[in-house]
Amino acid sequence: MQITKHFLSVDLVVFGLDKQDDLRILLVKRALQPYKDEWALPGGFVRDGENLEQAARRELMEETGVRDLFLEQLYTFSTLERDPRGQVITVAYYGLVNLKQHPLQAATDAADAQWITLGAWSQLAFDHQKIIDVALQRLNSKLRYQPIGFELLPPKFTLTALQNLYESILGQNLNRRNFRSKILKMGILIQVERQKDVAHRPAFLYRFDRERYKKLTEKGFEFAISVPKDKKNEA
Amino acid sequence: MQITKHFLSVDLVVFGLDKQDDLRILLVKRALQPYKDEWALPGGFVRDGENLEQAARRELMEETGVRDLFLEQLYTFSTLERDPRGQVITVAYYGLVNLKQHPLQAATDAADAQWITLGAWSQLAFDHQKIIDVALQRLNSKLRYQPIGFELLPPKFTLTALQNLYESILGQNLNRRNFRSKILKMGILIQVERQKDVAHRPAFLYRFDRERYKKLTEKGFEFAISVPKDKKNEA
DNA sequence: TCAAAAGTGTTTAGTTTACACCCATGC
DNA sequence: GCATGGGTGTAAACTAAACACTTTTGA
Repeated sequence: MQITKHFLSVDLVVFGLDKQDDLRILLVKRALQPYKDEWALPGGFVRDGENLEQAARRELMEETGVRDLFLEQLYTFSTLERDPRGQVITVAYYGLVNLKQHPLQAATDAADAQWITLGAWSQLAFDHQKIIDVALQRLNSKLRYQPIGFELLPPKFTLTALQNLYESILGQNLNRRNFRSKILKMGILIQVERQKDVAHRPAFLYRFDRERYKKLTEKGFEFAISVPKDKKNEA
Repeated sequence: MQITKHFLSVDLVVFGLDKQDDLRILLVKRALQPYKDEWALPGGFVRDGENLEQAARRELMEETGVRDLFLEQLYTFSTLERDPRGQVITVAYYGLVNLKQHPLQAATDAADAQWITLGAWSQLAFDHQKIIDVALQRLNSKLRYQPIGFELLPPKFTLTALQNLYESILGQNLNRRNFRSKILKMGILIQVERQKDVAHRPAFLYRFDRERYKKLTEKGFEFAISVPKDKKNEA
């Protein structure tokens, strides 16, 4: 039997939070056919001699300038018709960055790279909308059971910023006092200093204590943010 | 730039429970080089014109005779050295079956297919041990948050069988009364009839009510089996 | 009548939820 | 002094955990 080879690409769904704590996704405008001039996820073909994660990081760097970020494999999409050029199997990754600390610089491959607010696009190339849907679902459920939200924040952050992040992504309001006491009781945050120059009582800044978290998980600790059951449809 | 194509395979980690409620994995003895005569996961190269899940089901059928099973994508492995023949990227799937209802019939590709108890092998071909490790982790966490355990049982089962399954896979004993009341309170099991011809008080048989579960999840219900925190190391 | 597994109720501890007021700062 | 967001305690409701004895059947 003849063993056939396949076109293999990677695509990246990179999330960031803007100043209004709205979720944005890093998109690029395609410079080439097919789907020329349409918005698409950063990504491209896997080269010989690199593994998938290397390919993903390389493509992201080339097309947007974003590097050194939290990145995890999402899912591998193989629908036959997903690319008009023929069967292209794509391994999707999702990434999380602190938007301010990852400046964009669109390069050769893509004409333009931008952080675009969720839903603020009309149509995307290929099946990229589908990929984003899967990534959003994954982000949603991961956020509740693993401390990955911190990846979207600067190293030092206020509890309010953290709560806003959760509310924005989970799509529902959380009670302030409950959220604060729950997350503080976990013992994975370190209070570092106070805010300065804000026109209200300055908040404490915290940083996520990765080491402590690792130790706690070894002892059976499980990170979890519970969301009230009834109000799944609130803002 | 030259776009290169890649070798793409699928591999399957199919779980079943034996009569002692021990977890087994479906392995095949390789008929061809490399790793000839060693145990390996069922799997093989993806063909033109089929998607990944089709390839997975086809290979499983060809090599073991097992078909019509619960199957989900696990992870895509791309380590450069994972195949001595050169870079082969493999998309792993994991499956769950009721062992008795899925008879084996090894065919052309694999010399032999067998259900082998966890850890009862010494060495596996390629990086298949690694793939199994990832599948086990996934099974563990999925079992707690999604009602996939039923896939390992016959359509009608006793609560004790269900509990044994959980204890076996989670690696820890659960309190019988708490387990029963919790799972019954969910309202996703239908009592159907009683056991017969057993040398003890006959138990009720139940079946999993998929429709009801679907409806409940739409209303915000979340399946969860909690495990006592302290005793993570019990049998 | 014995062995073997099925079945069941209640109390306690812990967690989650809901709720309202005062505090510190810049302008 | 006012607007803005920061910070806190407690009671009620719910859920999880721990626990031992009786029932039903076949052999």
